[in-house]
Amino acid sequence: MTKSKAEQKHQDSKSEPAPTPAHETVYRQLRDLILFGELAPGQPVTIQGITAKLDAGVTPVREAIRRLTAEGALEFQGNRRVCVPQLSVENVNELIFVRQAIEPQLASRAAERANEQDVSRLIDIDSRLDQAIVNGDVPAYLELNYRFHTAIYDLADAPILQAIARGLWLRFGPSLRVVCGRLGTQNLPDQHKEALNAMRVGDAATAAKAMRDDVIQGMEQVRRSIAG
Amino acid sequence: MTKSKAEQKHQDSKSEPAPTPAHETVYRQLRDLILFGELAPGQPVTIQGITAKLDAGVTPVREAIRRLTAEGALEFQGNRRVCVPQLSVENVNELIFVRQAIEPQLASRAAERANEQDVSRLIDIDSRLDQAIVNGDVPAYLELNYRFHTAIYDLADAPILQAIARGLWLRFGPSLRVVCGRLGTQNLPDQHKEALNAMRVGDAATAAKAMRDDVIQGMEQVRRSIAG
DNA sequence: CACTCTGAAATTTGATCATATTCTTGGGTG
DNA sequence: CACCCAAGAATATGATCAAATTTCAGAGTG
Repeated sequence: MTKSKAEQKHQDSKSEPAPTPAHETVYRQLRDLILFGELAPGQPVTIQGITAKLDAGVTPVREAIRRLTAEGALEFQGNRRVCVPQLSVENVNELIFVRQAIEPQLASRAAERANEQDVSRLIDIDSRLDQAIVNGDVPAYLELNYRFHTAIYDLADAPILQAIARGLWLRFGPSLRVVCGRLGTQNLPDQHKEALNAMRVGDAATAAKAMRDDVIQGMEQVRRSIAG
Repeated sequence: MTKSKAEQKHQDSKSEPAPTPAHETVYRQLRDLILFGELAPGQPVTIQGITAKLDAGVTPVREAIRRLTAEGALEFQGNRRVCVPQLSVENVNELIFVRQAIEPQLASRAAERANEQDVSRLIDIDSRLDQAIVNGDVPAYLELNYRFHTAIYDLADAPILQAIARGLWLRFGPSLRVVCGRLGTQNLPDQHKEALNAMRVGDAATAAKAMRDDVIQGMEQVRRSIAG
């Protein structure tokens, strides 16, 4: 309590409520652009293009691109250019393997730790997700599906597993968007209800199985789309 | 063939054969410092300290630190400082879970793809590894063990699995070094021989099992060291 | 005469550095 | 003990240099 004096003084004298560094905000904006935005697989990403689009300096953009490249969301295009990666069928198989290994574990741990309020929040996200499917609102579907899964990661209390799972999402996010853009939100079944029921009663094994089915179901959609 | 005239002229006039960017070399040096060098868990990493140690500019160092932070090799220490993470027992349990899920798969794929020459190279690394153990040469052991595993990753032809496995190594590398620095190279059994025999005959399942045992054995060492 | 292919200038983009600004921290003072 | 101030460290900007792609003109060919 007492150590916040300095902050308060600064905020009083300068009224700056923005302690978040520029490279962090640029990173989030660029990440969301990759996950939900207009950056499609194969599309080149230039520093100057991003500085213009996000109205940011060169350095923060460079650092955000480095970070996303390290996470697999972008890839080096041979000679110092970067672009959004295009997944091969083999890549999708790898992603399926890792996701079905990791996400059930995250769901299991989340089921053991979630209280009623946590589950209510998940149900709220899921109901809005269903609404987006009914409305055919692809962008809302993509974001809410992402938020549903990452909310479970948050509950699992497993920072390393969470970091890996979020990294995977950055890899298949653009392709998932392409799939939904092509097929719409129809034929997008999920196992969210089963997972939520299991989590409400703390049934970790069933939650894990539901998550596994959900992951495989969703990734199969991506694989089919890429295969032809 | 003909379009390389411009390159040739440039190389003639300036004779610069260094196409590797500075941030890339700094990244590798800093990564090796984390994996094999003097950067221990909990140790703070400052930009200016690295620029002085590696005789590099500020910008390349910044980018290397960003990249390593994204990979989990470094972590933000609250207010814009970074340090080498200190693993908790829970962290180690997560690492064990992911490694035992992923590395057997990499070994299995490597066993299916490796030819005689590939296996010879692995045997060469492993024999030098044994030599380092006999000699009690901890730095050589650490580097050769790393090279043994990453050489298998290379053979697996699975870029995403490989990226994740290498990222995990960056997380437990410093702690592994602490363990070996405390216990020496005695009592460091591994399953490398079993894995190599299986790979020579293309027995993917046995290679996977050997790798799984090897990973669990090594990580248990780390867990015990941290727990007590 | 149209077409293509070559080769080099021009533009675009990335990499690096020097510098200014802002923030954190540790020590000194009322 | 609280407050303030100075030193040090990180962030961010803009300029400068290097590299690569693109464009375009002209010669050679069918």
